[in-house]
Amino acid sequence: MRLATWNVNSVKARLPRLLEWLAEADPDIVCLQEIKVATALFPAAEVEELGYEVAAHGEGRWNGVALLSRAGLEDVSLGFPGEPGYAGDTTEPTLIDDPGLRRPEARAVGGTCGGIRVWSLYAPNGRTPDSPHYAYKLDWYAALRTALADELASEPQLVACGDFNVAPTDDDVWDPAVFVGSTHVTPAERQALADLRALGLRDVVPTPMKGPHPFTYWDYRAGMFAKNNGMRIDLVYATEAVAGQVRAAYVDREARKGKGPSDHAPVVVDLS
DNA sequence: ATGCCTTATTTCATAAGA
Repeated sequence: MRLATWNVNSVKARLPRLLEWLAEADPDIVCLQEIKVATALFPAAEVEELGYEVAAHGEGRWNGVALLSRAGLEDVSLGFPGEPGYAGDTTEPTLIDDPGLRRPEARAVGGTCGGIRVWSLYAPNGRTPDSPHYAYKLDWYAALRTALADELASEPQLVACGDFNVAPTDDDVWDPAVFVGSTHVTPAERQALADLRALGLRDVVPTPMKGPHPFTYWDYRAGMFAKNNGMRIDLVYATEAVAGQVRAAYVDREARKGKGPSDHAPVVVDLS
């Protein structure tokens, strides 16, 4: 069983590379993030042709997640219970007080694939530590923790995959000094990840394939990929029952090369 | 201090990404 997670940065712009990659890597379960299309416009037919069932949860210009499976796809959840929304209006400098009025975003899709509960997640960016978006990010993590805790009570085999938008340790960024005062490395964000792990989830750290750090994201600008100035923010958090079956895990850096790549590379996990 | 590059959109300019 091969499981993968990949922030494709627009499924429309990446479709040729996605289809090529699916055929080559041959994963059974795929979590996609930043599909950047409305649910109805997800290229389901092209993906289904490769043998996958599809659960897409999109909203248009931003965000959006999807779950592809050749191992069954049941009990699909678009979003999770208690998931907070965002004010989303740049003219609104603070979060709208009434959570019921906040705009929901497409950041989570869950499904049961061959007995494994799988989540494809795209955490809010946070922008800057003093931004309302950062508060939203922490709220979203708190709600995710509660929702996963509920599922874990009855789901021993669960894996939460995706773009977590947090580098778990200083080893997960190319130069910690560059990130002082930035999001993705703050103690509160790292604590949010630690709180997820405390539910009984293990960080399945992939093999880098090049260099000592298993980075999964490199900015498009300034030759960051060529310099291997990256971050590890795409994670696979698995229960012991799943993590114990991991035979291999790696970052597919090849998918970050060539013409028209995403700025993220897929993380691939092989389970026995 | 800022852009570097790429995306989609109320597009030839902007917002967002991390």
